[in-house]
Amino acid sequence: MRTREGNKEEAILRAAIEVFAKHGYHDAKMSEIAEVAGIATGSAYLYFRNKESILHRIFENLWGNLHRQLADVAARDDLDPVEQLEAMIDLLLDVFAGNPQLSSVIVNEMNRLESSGKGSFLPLYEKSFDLAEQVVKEGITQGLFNPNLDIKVFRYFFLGGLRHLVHQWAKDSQSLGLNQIRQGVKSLIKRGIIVPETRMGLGDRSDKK
Amino acid sequence: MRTREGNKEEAILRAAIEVFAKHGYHDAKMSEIAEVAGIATGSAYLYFRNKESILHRIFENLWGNLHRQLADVAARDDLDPVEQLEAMIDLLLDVFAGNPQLSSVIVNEMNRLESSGKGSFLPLYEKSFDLAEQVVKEGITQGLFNPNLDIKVFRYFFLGGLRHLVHQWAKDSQSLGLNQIRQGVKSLIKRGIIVPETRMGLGDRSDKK
Amino acid sequence: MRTREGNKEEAILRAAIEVFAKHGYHDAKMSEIAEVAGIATGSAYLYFRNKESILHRIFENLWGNLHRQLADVAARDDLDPVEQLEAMIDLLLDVFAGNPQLSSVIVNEMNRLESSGKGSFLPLYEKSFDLAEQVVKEGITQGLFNPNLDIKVFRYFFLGGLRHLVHQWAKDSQSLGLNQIRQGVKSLIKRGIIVPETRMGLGDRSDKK
Amino acid sequence: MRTREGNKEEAILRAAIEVFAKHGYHDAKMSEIAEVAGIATGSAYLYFRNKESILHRIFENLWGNLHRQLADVAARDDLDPVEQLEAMIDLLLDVFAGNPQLSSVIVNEMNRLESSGKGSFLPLYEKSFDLAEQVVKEGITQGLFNPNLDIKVFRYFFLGGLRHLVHQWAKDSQSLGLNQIRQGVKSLIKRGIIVPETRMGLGDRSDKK
DNA sequence: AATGAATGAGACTTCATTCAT
DNA sequence: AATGAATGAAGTCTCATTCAT
Repeated sequence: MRTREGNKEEAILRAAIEVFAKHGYHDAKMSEIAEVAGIATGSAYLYFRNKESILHRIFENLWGNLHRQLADVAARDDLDPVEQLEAMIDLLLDVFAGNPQLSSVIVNEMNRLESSGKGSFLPLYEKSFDLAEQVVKEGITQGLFNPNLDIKVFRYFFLGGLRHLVHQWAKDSQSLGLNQIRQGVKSLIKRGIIVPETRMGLGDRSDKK
Repeated sequence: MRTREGNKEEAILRAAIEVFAKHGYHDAKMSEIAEVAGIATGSAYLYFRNKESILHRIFENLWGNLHRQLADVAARDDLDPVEQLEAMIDLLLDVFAGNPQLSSVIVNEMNRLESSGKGSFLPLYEKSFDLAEQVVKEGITQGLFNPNLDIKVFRYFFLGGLRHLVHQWAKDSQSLGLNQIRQGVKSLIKRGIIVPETRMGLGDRSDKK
Repeated sequence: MRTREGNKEEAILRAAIEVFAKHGYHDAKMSEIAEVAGIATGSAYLYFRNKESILHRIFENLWGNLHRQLADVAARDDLDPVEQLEAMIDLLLDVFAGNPQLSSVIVNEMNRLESSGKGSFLPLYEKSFDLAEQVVKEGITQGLFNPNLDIKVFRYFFLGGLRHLVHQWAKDSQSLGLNQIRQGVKSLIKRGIIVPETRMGLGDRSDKK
Repeated sequence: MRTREGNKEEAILRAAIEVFAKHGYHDAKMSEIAEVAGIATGSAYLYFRNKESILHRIFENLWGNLHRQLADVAARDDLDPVEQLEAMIDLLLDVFAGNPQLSSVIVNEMNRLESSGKGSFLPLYEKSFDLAEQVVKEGITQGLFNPNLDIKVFRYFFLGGLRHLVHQWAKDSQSLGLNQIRQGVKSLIKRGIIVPETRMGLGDRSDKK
């Protein structure tokens, strides 16, 4: 028999990420994915039921890893909530840092997959952000985070902001570096953008509106 | 006044927003758009060159309006940068508030269009955020905003965060209200999430990294 | 608009019968059916959901007609059961006589459709033969038909026999004429094949087995 | 003795009959046949040139056996034509009785194979029915069978009728027993369905038409 | 001989766009 | 301008057959 030389499944996933990133999921052709993977078109179907399941697998792999690592961070006793949140930011950025094309695919197709409700990765995705939410809640309890923080708004704002930054970086990693993002985001989250002296007053005014 | 034609074009755009929001651009059928618009399939092509140009027109209309209004805010002498930024946030949220389906379309298709580089609205889009950037820069100059702020990171983080919040709101406006978003975002931007007392120390530590 | 010139649906059905007869349902290509019908391949799908539904429509049309006519015969008071049965045989043969290709399709695909259980024509098909069964039963009651007749066996034997004859005729109408079939079947049904004098004895012997 | 090879070939044929019966020839997959046969997909091609040749072999085996046995019956001096015909009917039914799935395959695919003209079994198939025809002719000569019998019509009617009965039995052997078929067919052939007293008159009338 | 992964031709079907009326 | 039937290009997926091991 012809044995599997190399890991075809892995090769298909790599190729799919490349092609999805280049054309977007809908305009990506199975024949091109197969070509990039170095196999015949039909062979892709030995490893994946159909085109959609390739996309799903990409997300499953990503969120499977990410959730595991985020859970590790959330479980660490040696870090306070602030440090845990920073570690989570680093984690997310590190994952994307290694693969700009993957970042593009994730960012571009996430919304549609989320809305479709399909994809076995969705529970892990939700749980990942639940973990972050827990950290924030714990931070509030410990008096480290702003007690008036709207956790829901923060969650979505934070996720969307990070995602868009990664997207920009994936498009042009020259003009926007990952470490720049890393520092900037941490600073934004912690301080906001207003200088300390001014902030209290402004905050009050804003709250009164 | 070309009332009839104007109305049809408007009807097609409205219908397209509805159908794009429901199925996504790729899975939206011209025949369904025409049906919703109350015209024959072929008639849509009297008003738009093709399917893609309908999408482009939607974006052009949105960013045309938005840019004009943002420019107005940027031009106001009676507001300081902090107030201008708040006004811009309100503006963005107000636009989306009136049309959740439009919000869905914008959020879901923006990335792809941006990456494709096509679309005459892109310059307006860029300029819109340049305006916001100017306000922030001015705020820094006036000593109102954090001088260490990474404007680029802030720009993308802020846009992405807002977008994702709107997206969530468009999906389920019950569990996440627009005013909640409005307050939450302003608070986040201004304060970050760390309580004042704690922040300085943490901020220092973080900055030293 | 481009109006329907001629009856495209009818043309497709005619073409499908021709192509199904030539290659069999499975090896018939939609592109060839469309070509024979004088339309573009995609146009066939304006009239039929898919390939299978074309086949179903052919059967529906046939059995719809046939059932209606058989019901008319069954309702006639001026004919005794023997004459009704003969009229039914004539009916079946007349339908096929006009269209050998239709006969081929019916004969070749009937079994598979029947087994699949799909096809809205199946109830009519069953009812058609119920009608014939009623005639036979009435014949027995009136003492015209052999009271020992196994109606179920007769029903399937008769149908299968007629079908196969039609099939042979469809393949080669030269060497086996429809009128020949007509007479032969009627004679077979009425007399069997054994000469009268001999029959009683043989029949007895057979019955005793 | 090539036991291993012989067994595999046999296993493939058995498996093919099972799978052909379940899905029909066209929808039967070589991989499923191989799986049922307990071999690898590719191994099937060591024993059969392709899928079609498996079907052909099934028919060759059947008609080879059948023809040999029918020839034996035809050669028996101790039976008169009536008895020979009955024996032939028993023979056909006995073959099918042992294997409903084989019956299904034969009944469903026979027409197509016959029409295609391919298959080395076709001569044997023809000869088998020539044998039956000879018996009938001999019966006529001896004055046992109806001299006006249209042999050709009888041949196809008889074959088709028997085939359809077997098909029904293969689908549902509960509601239609083989012995019921056996008796019913013999009775039909010999007597027809009209009662003796009535028949002469009706027959005359019919013949005059 | 046996394997079963790999191949790739080919068909169905969809739908943006065209065009005769 | 309006229609909507007609077009036909193109992509996904299947599966009989091959072939390297």
